[in-house]
This record gives sequence, C-alpha cells and structure tokens, in this order.
Amino acid sequence: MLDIKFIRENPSVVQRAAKDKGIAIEIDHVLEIDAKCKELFIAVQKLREERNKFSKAASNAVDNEKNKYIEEGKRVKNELEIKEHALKSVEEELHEWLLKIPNLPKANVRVGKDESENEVIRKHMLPSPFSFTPKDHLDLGEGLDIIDVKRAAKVSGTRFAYLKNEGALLEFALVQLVLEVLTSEGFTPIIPPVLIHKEITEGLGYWQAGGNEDYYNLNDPEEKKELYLVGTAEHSIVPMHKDEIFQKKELPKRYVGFSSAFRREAGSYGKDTRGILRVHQFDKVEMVSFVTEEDDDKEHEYLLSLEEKLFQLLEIPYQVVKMCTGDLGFPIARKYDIEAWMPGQGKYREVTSTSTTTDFQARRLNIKYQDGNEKKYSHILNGTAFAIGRTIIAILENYQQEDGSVVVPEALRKYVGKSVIKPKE
RNA sequence: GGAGAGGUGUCUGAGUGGACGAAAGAGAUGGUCUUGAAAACCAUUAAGGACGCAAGUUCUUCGUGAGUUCGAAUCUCACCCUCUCCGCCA
Repeated sequence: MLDIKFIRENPSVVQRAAKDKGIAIEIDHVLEIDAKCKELFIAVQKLREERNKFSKAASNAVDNEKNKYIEEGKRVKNELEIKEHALKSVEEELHEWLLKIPNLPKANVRVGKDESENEVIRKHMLPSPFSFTPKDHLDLGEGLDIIDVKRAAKVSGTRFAYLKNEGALLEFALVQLVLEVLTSEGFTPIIPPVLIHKEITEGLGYWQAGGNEDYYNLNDPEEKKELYLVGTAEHSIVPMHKDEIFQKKELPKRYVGFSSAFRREAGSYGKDTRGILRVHQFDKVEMVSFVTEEDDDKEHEYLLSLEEKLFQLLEIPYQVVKMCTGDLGFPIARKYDIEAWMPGQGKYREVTSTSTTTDFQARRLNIKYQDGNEKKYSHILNGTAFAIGRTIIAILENYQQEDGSVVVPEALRKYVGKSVIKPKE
C-alpha cells in the first residue's frame, strides 16, 4: 500500500508507475473518494466533539437542566450515527481502491512491457561444452533412481514428485550448506508455518493484481476459518512481525527459513510439464530482511551477492537478470533473478529471485521501526537462497557424465557422503 | 474434545455506567542532596490523527467487532487469543 499523502501529492507519479508495471488504476477516482472521505471525517469529528460536550454537561448538571442536555445529546447522537455509517462505507471504499495501487518501481529499474525487456547484468562461468549430448534432469534422475514422477502421479497427480536415494540426500545437503553459510552471516534460522490466514495474504500484496488462484485454499467449514498454503516461506515469515515496532538498532533483522512451498500453477497448463522444474509442492530455503529505509538498496545487493555466492560454491554457470517494470510483481520495487545454466534444455532458467518491497508490505502489515522520536515503516526484502528442486536440476544437468552418472559438487560431498551418483541397475 | 480462569499503559496491577487517558507501585528520564555512587526526596513519563505559523484546541484507542446509552474500560452479544486441569495424539 502506498501512503495516501504521497498519492495526493504525486498522482501523476503513481499513475505512471502503475502504467509501467502494466497495471490499470483509476487515480482520479481514488482522489475523489479521498476528498469525500476527508470531508466526512471532519464532520464526524465535530459531531463527536458536540456529543462529548453534551454528555459531560449532563453528568454535571442537575434535574431539569440534565434532561435538556440529554435531549440535545440524543439529537446529536442520531445525526452522528448517520454520518458515521457514511464515513465507514467511504473509508472502506477508499481502502479497497488503495489496495489496488501497486508499489512504485525503483528509479533505476528499466521501463519495459514484459520479460523480453529484462536485462542480463552479468554472467558467471561460461557453460562448458559436452563431448556427448547432455540429458535433461528427468532422464538423469530416473536413471539414477532419485526422481520418481510416475508414482507421484499415481498418488497425487501431475506436477508432483518423489525425491529418493541421493535425490533426498542432495536436498538435505543443500539445506545444510545454505544454513551453514547464512547462519555464519548472522541470519536467524527459522521454520515457519505453511498455513496462513486469508487476511495475512492480503497484507503481503501479491494477490492483488491477479487474485489468489495461484495458491491453495483450505476452506474448512467446520473450522470457520479460511487458510491458505504458502507459496513461499516469505508468506509466513514477513507477517511474523505484523503490528510490531523494531528498535532501529535491531535492524537489519535477517531470517533464513526452510519450508515447503505450494503453488497451484494455474494458468501454466502445458508449460514446463516435464520433470520437477514446475511442481505443485517443493522445498525452499528463503531469506527475509527487515531493514531501515536508508539500507534498502544496500541490503538488496547483499541478498543478491549471497545468492550468487551459493551458486559459485556449487560451481554452476549462471546469469543475473534485472527485471524490467512490466515483469515486477504488484508489491515489488526492484527484482533480480539468478538463472542457472541448464544444459539439458540448453537454456538459462530461473533458480532464485530477490526483491525489495520497500515499505509497501510494511505499510499493509503495519511493521515499523523507531528511529529517534520517529516511527518509520520498515523496508522488507526477500530472496531465495535455494529453491531445492531447481537447484537439483541444475546440479544434475551440469555435473552429468556420459554414462549417466552425476558427480556431486565439491561443496556438497561431505553432506551427501559420496562424490559420484551412479545409475542403478 | 470436556471443565474452569483471564485479556487494562513499558511492566505489575486497581478500576463494574459520568471530571477515567485511566489509581497505586515498578521501571525510565531530568533534578536536589553527595567527593563519587547508593539511598532518600521532587518533577516528568502513552500512541496515533485532524485544525493551527505557534501557543493550543480537538478526535480516536482498555483483546477484536457489533449493540444498549445523552454518556461504556465498566452493561449485552459474537469472535480472537492466553493460562490451568482432564482426555486424546506424532
């Protein structure tokens, strides 16, 4: 959510930003409702003041005097009731409209209509050529007996998978590696809930533009509660601090969370259907930072540098992509993706993503910090440390040998307990 | 799942219809005293918003929401949360 004062003072900036993101908003209408709201608000305050005066007078007065004040009070009460109802409905209307206004892209983000205009800002390691035709992760995974999508389909349907044998070990290895790296950087390790209230999902602001069809809704009529499965650990880590105020010295506050992530992948029918690149359920290690306003940019670069460090440790070729305005999500002001080289597809594919939401989520969730006498909205950033499934894909495809075996990256050997994964007979 | 108790300011805790934004204590801050410290004493100590150059005036907030009333921390209803005991359970 943007500050209504900012919108009042800079309507054209807001309009422009939404347009750059490809989101339609009606700024004039918002300003109109805001004006109406303010007018009613002042009227209501005046009436309340009157009401308070009469009730005070009534409590001090005696007998016949008293009745007079009570009568006056009744009159004001009736008038106030009408105005308060009107105000409430206008306030709600304004709030709904405000929720539809996306966060502003940062100034150094390129204006562009969609992913075709994203910029590759650097590459690390060039893909090395294979002396044979590389396989894709599913062929490799099935040969090694570490990925099983066929049985998963029997039990859960398409877009599910079993990771087994060294596949499961690789997952635990990646988790251990990343926890070691990030806890030594001072991140607080955390395992969050994966079910969250509907109201929380609104605070995060991801579902505003396209609705919530990307996430699973567990609507239990018995419980009278509507819970959603998280799409990423960020969804339950960020709102941990809802309605809280940090001391400035507590910031930056950084979490590294491990959780399963659930996505319906509605609207991606027929896309990436092979293997485990795009599945309904996967595990992920996620970073979340709460920082001061002035540290926002620095923190974003820091999160990106950690993501790069992790892929450098795995010695996998990657490129860093900076998203253009048209490819930024609703609450996001700037976003970088790391795309790892996937030889089986002959393409770079997204493996991590880091975003700053500036104070946009903080405003919706009411997360502040105390800076001297001032309370400011904290800036909230997130970044993938390892999206495990996709990282495993990158490992399998980059480390494959001609005989279908896969060398374990040096950094993971001590956790996996072996240096090569061999095809099963 | 069954039975009880409770949610008040930074904290403890009083307050059951009207000078209550809220007693008292603790804590914190400033001061007096002291060579210094402690103790003692004195003073200050909620947040957010509206109007105003300012002094200031005013509105809202006692778990949340609705209601009763001229007036609600206090009464009514619903919901949320916490605690204790019993049962069940990885």
